[in-house]
Amino acid sequence: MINELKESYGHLFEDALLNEIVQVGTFKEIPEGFKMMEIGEYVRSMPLLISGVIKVLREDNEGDELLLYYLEKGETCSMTMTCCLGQKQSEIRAIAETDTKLIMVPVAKMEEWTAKYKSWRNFVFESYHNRINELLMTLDSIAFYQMDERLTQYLIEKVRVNENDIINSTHQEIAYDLYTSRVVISRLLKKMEQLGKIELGRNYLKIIKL
Amino acid sequence: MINELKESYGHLFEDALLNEIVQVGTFKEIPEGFKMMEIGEYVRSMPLLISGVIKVLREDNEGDELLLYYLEKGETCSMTMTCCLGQKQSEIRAIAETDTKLIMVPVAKMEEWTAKYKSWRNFVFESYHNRINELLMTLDSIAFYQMDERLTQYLIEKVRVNENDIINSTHQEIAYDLYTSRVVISRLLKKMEQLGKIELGRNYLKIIKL
DNA sequence: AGGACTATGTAACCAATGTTACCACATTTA
DNA sequence: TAAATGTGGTAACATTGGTTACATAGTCCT
Repeated sequence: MINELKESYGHLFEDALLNEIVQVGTFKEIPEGFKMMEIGEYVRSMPLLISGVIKVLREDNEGDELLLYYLEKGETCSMTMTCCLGQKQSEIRAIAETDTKLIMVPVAKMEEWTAKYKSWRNFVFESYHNRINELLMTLDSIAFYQMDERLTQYLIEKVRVNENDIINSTHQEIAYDLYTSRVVISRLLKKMEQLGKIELGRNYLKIIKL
Repeated sequence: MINELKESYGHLFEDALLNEIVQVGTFKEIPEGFKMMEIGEYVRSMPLLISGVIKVLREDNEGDELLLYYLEKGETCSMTMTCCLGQKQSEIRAIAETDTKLIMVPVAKMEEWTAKYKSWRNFVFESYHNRINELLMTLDSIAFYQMDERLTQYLIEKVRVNENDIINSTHQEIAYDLYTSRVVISRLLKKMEQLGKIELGRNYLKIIKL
């Protein structure tokens, strides 16, 4: 665990903090598709991502979802932090997008480290900043862009986080993430295929040039 | 200044911190409509709101705006915090919705207080939590609701922060905040008037029952 | 009063996208 | 193998909301 921790967080945290994390943290491996947090749940520990990608979703009244952003290596769930400290319920759902390795740190330590380690404070503030910026970008894309551009942005981001030009999703799954219907996505994807931007197949699509 | 500070923050901060704030902070009064922060600017101090309301806006590529949320008494701009600490540019615009009183605190102190005062840490985390939740609610309303519901929510919120059932805005101004056109707003307001929910006049509208 | 400007009302039209329906084909299951 | 299920293609249609255009009326200025 110590090696994996150092690889992802060694440049962020001083040795004393790294050691504390190793002592109190729990290493976990999470399979793709595993639901790591549910809306309304209380959370008692905070994840530090070592590898893999977690997708964070928001839900409407009918239970339909909207993708907010992805969490990656070296990041943490800012929402968790305040949920833990303030004893509040989660506002979002988190699902492992890929197989994921992470270290769970008990809440109690967070408050202590914030007082004790400058590097931890920087990490926490940086996390909040990044998360807020991701939320703003998601908001931009919904408020300011039309579905074709949102879809393109989505595909680019998906390729980036999965490090793979082939996306193994059905049109229905993409539609869920973008909070629209399968028919709309099929329509737009077909248009993109005709423009030579992607290649379509059953249960996959390949990015050619976006 | 000490009295006004205590009234808004006395229940949040211990006396030692309140005294420090008085020593290093600058009291400011801002008139309605004053632009307090612009996108792309760097910020060197952080506002603690004593009274009044600040509206926070996001902008698209063409310069059109979208209202994100209002900041009120006892709150602060979370974005400012990380912008200050990380030397980053502002992602948002902030404009005084009403006449506003606030205390500006130099950046350097923030880092110090985060280590030193538990109440300051709580305040900072609480602020982030609130701001993220406001962003999520804004995102919900754009992603999940249609314009008529967004307008109703907007009017309710506007009445709440201004503590006044009469809203002195033109249809055009409302349209800007909701990132739509004047015609659309006029159309919807007229419908609401016909349903007896509001009363319309030139440069104002009165909420009857939403 | 007359003219300029601003705010609002409204119709007609258009574009984006959501909805419904149905078909073809692939995959899985009985 | 037959049936059921999952996936994608496509047409037709409905709805929301954005756009253009123009009329009416209040306000301000001279």
